[in-house]
Amino acid sequence: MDKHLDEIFAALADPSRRTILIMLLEDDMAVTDVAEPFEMSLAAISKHLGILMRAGLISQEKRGRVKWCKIEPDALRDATIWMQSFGQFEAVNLDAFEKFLDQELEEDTTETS
Amino acid sequence: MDKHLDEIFAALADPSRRTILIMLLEDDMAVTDVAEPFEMSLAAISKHLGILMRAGLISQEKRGRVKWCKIEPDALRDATIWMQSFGQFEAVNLDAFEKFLDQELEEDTTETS
DNA sequence: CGCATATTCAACCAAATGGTTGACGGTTTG
DNA sequence: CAAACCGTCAACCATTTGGTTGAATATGCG
Repeated sequence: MDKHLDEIFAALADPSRRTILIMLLEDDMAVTDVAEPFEMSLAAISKHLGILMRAGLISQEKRGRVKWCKIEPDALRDATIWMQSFGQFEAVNLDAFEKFLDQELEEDTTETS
Repeated sequence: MDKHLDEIFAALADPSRRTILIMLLEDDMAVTDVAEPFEMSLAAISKHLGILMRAGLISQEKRGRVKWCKIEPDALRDATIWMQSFGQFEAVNLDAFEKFLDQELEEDTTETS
């Protein structure tokens, strides 16, 4: 569950991948069309899409010889919640966040990344 | 401004660093104390703190021989906004987001990471 | 002053990342 | 069938990342 956060944040850390997500917000796209505006090889884009896939940020469906890429906005929920918690902590939402916090600390402090 | 997002998301992609942020939510801490629960060298933690610093997620202030680490929750705002935009897009908030979107596309598509 | 404490620096290492190219396997079309 | 197209795979490469250790630099304390 936290491995998942690793993958999501890592996926978002690359500007090309964020751009791809923004492009996909407008409409589903084929891999080749995603690659078109970028100055990099199709294979590179294919890799980026794989990373976005594994992070759950997009899904891919092959129809004929074309593979369609579709954004999965729900995948951002975990990460958004994690991040918002910081802002909310300064406000009032302590109770729910305390639980979240304890749980996180328990899970993570022992992992050495 | 988008380089900044790179750094923030990259900083958040490491579980040790997320744990450090969570720890700092409770209180400001000295570097040594941050390092204590982790099974890794002080130098490693020092590096992690440097990364969190450069991402703007924490600040550090040296008092005496102790360097105090303080969380900077505001730094998450940009990233939170970026992420929330995806969720909100599915809802109604199109107008403001369209602008954000166009601007992002213009800036990013030409950068090759 | 001399020693302990707090933190960083430098050099090093293994593994991961982001890119390339060329070959390959499906699918569609002429 | 053959040619073109879509996308991935494999091998390779340079750079970055996350860690180590040992020395160096402040600072505080008896």
